[in-house]
Amino acid sequence: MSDLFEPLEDHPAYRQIAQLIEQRIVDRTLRTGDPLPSESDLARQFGVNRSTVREAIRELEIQGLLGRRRGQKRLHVTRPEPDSLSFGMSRALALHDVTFTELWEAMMAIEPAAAEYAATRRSALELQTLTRTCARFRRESADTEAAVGAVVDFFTVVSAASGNRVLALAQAPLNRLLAPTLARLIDRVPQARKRIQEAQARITSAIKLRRRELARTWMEKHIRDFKRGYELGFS
Amino acid sequence: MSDLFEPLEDHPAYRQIAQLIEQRIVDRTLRTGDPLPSESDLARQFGVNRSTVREAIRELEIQGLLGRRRGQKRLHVTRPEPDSLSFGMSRALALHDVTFTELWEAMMAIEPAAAEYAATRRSALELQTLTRTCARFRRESADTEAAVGAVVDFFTVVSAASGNRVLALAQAPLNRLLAPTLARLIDRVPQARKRIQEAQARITSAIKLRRRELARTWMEKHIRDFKRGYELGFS
DNA sequence: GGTTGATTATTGTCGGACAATCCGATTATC
DNA sequence: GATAATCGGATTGTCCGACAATAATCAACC
Repeated sequence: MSDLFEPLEDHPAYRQIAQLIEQRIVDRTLRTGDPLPSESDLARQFGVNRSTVREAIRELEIQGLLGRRRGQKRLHVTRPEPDSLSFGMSRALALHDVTFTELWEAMMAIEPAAAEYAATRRSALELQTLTRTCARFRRESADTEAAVGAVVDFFTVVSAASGNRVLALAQAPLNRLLAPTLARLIDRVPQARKRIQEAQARITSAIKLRRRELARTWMEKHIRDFKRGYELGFS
Repeated sequence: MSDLFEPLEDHPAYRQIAQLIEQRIVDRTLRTGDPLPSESDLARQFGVNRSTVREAIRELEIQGLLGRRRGQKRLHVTRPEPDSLSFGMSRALALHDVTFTELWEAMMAIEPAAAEYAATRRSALELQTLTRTCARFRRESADTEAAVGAVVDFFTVVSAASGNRVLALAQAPLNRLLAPTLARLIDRVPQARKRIQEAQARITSAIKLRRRELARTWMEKHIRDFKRGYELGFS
């Protein structure tokens, strides 16, 4: 049977303060770019000590809601960028020991969709970046580390070009998880480089020509190749 | 022209300390469940003040790497759960003003995949939970808020049953974003309740019978319905 | 006008303090 | 002997006050 009472939660002051500030950010009273009042000022307003305020803003800073520009002292309201979030996400997944299969299935769900939307919505600039990234892999594929970086960047550029920030955010952590496995895969499977190169070329071409289905199909093949390579290289 | 030098980054002590502790967690020197030394002890070890340690700990606590069990004082090493992460993710997306289209496209990529894997891997217990959630929607669909909750839970259970933590993590933030729109949708579109109910029944049945393709297909229809409802209700 | 210098504000860090409360051991009770 | 009450130490949450380093501001100067 379930308990009759829940243990009561305690809300330390620093957490309450963090929530109050967060609320002002979410409801746009504090808008992106606005400077936050100084710590002393906040301490005065909330009627608490500066140390307490400090712990609160540390939370929001970590969550990416507050940040400071390079070499600047005061904090400003910022919008959390996918980069900072994906860091935590991929670390969490790594700590949970996700399997390659799980990663692969997620890629199989997300990357082809991203490619499809990229084909319909990519800008000229994004196409250019994509072409460059593609060329970079061709050029640097001899160096394993650089090659892995180029592959990861390729996926990132495609998801950015998809014009869908939800997909982009979901895609971002996959890269970090893929990198270590991909590095070993490229080294162990001789034909990997050539196959990646061809797939990237096909996908880029499809996105250039705005051929949605083609972009999706080739991305699917590309991802499927990873699984084949994994089975070949790690068994 | 680009600058000759980059501004050098400063690393406050509290950030360095956070990274050092994080490192010990990631490399498993500190393992999940281990208690963290007391704040005073850490301050002694690092040779800094307790306030500084405190700010560092606050970071890791927010990131879900440290946590305390109910009513307990000391911190323990924990693995960040999708719940805590999805909170920040959905908030970030909300602050970026993602459109319904973006959300819908992401759902369309992720949910059918989750349904498919759920059909192959669901446990008996998960099936039971799914059936219950399905029944709950039928029972409480009159109350809009409860209905939305049930729909969200349905998606959550499916993604949990998929046995894929990467997909589950990617799926989690979608729920929070969906909720407000879904609430208005259910109220405005009369046939919405009935259609959701049927779709949930079909999906549940397919997952029960382990019919992968059927589960995917019905989930696709289910999600597509949301878009139709949205176009019907908000134009 | 742009550079330089002085002044002020703000942050990062420190030390110490105290109440509340959790933890563990000891003692009292049945 | 097992359970309950008690008590002291440890730990956290919060406060206060302080100071060096540096960013922001403003005044003087060429």
